[in-house]
Amino acid sequence: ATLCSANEKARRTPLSALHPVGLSATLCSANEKARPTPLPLPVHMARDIPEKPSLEGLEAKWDARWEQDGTYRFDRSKTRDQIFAIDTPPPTVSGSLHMGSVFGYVQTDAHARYRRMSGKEVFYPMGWDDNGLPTERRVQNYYGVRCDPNIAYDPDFTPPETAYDPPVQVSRRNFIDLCHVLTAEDEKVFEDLWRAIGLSVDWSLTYATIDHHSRRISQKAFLRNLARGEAYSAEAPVLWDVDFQTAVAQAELEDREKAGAYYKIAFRKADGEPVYIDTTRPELICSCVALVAHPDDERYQGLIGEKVTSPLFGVELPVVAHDLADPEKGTGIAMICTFGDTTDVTWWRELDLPTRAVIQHDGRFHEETPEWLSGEGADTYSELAGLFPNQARRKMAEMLEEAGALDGEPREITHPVKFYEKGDRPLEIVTSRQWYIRNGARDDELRNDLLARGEELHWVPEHMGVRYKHWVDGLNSDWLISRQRFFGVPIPLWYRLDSSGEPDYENPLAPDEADLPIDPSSHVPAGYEESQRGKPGGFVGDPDIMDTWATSSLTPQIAGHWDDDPDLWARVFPMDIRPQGPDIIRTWLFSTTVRSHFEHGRLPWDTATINGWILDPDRKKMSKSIGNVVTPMPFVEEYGAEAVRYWACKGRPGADTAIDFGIMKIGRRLAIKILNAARFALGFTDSDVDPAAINEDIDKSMLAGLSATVEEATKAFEEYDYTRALEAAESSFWGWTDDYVELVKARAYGEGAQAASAHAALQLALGVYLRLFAPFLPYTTEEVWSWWKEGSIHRMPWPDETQLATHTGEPAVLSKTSEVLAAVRRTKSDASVSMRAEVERVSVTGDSSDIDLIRAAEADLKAAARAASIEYAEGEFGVVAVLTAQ
RNA sequence: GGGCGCUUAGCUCAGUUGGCUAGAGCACUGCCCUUACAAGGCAGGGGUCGGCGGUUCGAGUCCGUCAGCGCCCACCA
Repeated sequence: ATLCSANEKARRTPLSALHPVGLSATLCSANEKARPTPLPLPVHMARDIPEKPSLEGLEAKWDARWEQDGTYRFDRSKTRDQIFAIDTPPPTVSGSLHMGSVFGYVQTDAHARYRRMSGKEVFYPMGWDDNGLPTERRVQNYYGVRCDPNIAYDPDFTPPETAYDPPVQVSRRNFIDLCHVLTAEDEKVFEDLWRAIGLSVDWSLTYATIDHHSRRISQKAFLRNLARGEAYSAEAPVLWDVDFQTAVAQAELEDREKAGAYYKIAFRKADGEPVYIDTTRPELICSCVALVAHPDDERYQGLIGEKVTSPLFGVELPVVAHDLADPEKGTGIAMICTFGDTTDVTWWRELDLPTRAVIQHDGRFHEETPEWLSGEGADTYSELAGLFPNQARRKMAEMLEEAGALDGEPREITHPVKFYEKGDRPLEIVTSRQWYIRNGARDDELRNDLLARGEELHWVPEHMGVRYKHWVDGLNSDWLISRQRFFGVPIPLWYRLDSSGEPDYENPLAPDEADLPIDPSSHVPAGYEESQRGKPGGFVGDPDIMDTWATSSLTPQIAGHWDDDPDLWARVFPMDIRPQGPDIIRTWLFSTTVRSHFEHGRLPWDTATINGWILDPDRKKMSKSIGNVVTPMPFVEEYGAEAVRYWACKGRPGADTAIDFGIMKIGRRLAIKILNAARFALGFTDSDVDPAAINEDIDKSMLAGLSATVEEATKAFEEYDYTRALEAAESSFWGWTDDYVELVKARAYGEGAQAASAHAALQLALGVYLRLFAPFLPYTTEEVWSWWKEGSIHRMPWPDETQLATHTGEPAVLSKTSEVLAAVRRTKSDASVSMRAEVERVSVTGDSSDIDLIRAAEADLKAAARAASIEYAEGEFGVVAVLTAQ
């Protein structure tokens, strides 16, 4: 009754308790004591095979050994056609570890291991993405500091032990130092996990997106984009996060459903007649520049071209017509503000309307009264000055109510509001100067070229390509790459200041490529002195940094050393695969395609392998906001790396997969089974047996089946379907242990040519199975290999079914004999007797070909069934076993 | 509003050009300490393939339609 009860409990433990402590209740501890000591094999055990093989400690042992031996070290003497290059996703190191951090990476690793065994030299680097806002935010929270660019550098600064509230203000340079300290720690945590789960990356190739080399490539690529006209700066309305106080790009937006309300507000015609509009943002009436209706809307046709006056502010406004005005929405006529939403931007641009901005970069309403307001309007505005939009909205609603300009009660609604994906408050739209890289949003020819690149790319699974197409089709603005932040790759430009101190943005000063990377805030453009910084007639550095994707879109160039190692670059580019998650097709995959298209005129890789989502055990998507993120290390420690890898590889390409402890347990069981089966197969001789000794029909039959398995697994891997490759090996292997091994066991314990045939067949098959499993279970297979062979299994050739061909025979001998054995087992099971129970007689009826197959394995069958005799008769296939009376 | 994916046993999932009686593992039930493995083995029960309609000699598979779930995109008035 106590069997596995501890295990059962662990399985039912709620997620919230799944911490190292919660899991540490030893699995199956009750069983530990009751287990009898294993009997030693009766034959010579000259090989170093443990009596009780175990998975414990294999990860640490082999990770150290692989590192020492350079097992996965990239051999750059190989040529492009001999190399398989992987554009590994650099994880955001400031992000938390979760099961997704192992899922996709293990799947890619399994494929990498297959390619390495099948003869390719695998270029498999790891990178760390430590740029950008996530790191900044993490540093702020971790150390309790805020960056203030106006503070001087303090060389003796040490971060506070605990985070203070309010935060400590530090200089930009001190802040960046802290970023480096923290990312180094974060990288270590990720590396420990990757090593624990056995990723076969070459750690000597590791890069970080903030390191010297990456900054150099990032700036070089940008300057080349600039020189070719693919990058440009413009003063324009941008989506703006008021907390981070930076512009954000279209790709970083997400909609969130927020509660809001429609306010029905009266504007007045010259004759005093009201014109009602519906708005969710009444606080922006002061920035209204026009009302807009659809040109075909009969209700408002007479109003087009007329003037109306805004309530409380008394501003006279034109009524204009535009197709985007939706007669079905609200009252059918809307106010255009600068800017309440992206439609406003479109109207403003296309209808050439004035700009009346009231929201500042910090999200508050300007303190000063705008120039277009006067008299009562100015008084009204003074009530809003300095407020945040949500505060201003409440104030405005009160004032409208009092003024009788509000028609009825506000109608509460829920509507989608645009947020920066990492932000906490709705985005505002402000006008500012930013850098962009063209992406086809405003250029049909480029858009079509990029769509064609998407068609060219081999997508796994295929339907993921649709997401790329939709994204490119739906682009409505160029790629905004500048960010008003501190930690990242600086935009490598300066601007001349004219005699009045105004920057000349149209003709930026660029550094020489040879001087990269540079920081324009501390380096000086050619022909200038530091003393001229900020002075009229002098220069000023661009204060911004680049978006994290502006650098990570260059991972092939960074990892392949595009700029400083043309020999390596020629060997690895274009790369073979880009493995990544589906959520970053619109960002990482697309931006990498754009950069490669511009710089190299081609795709950066042949194939994109897109993994699925990780769902929690209740099949909900894991996210930090729900609080169901599961960290992987406890699973690795408790179930073992092989178990976690097995689970990850059971998730099919692109398929969403739930965390499933049951599947991890099966993986662990498989690994243990392999150890034990290997112990049996290798236990008969202390030297290899020549495969030429294989002459028994059933041995040859087994090898024929194995050959088919190899073929199937290979085909699956070639189609990037690691799951099918695993399942092929797995189902074949269980059949092998359950039937073939049982059938030949007695013969194997004997002597002479017949025993030698079994020994040779067992060894040959084991060698094949180990290699079929090596991509999935690298530790177990390496362990067994080390009992037996020299060198790492992970550098051994992938099994080739044609090499088995000389030893194969009729596959049906084994399958038919197994059917008979199963029938005998059923008889024993029905009789509730041991499988060792003696059988007086087995009667087999079948057609002559069936009988011939079984006769070919009769001796093994009799031994395995413990049958005294086997009789045959012609007829429909059937088996009757008569148990010996006790 | 548009798009993509999913729906097969209690659970997690296979089922590749339509073809014998729909499979696996887990879970469940029974039996078995068997000289690789009791952290194991052997055997068994369990499904009208989300609903409806159509094509076909034949549909889990193809077509249409509806429903539910998940994800992505969309101009927030």
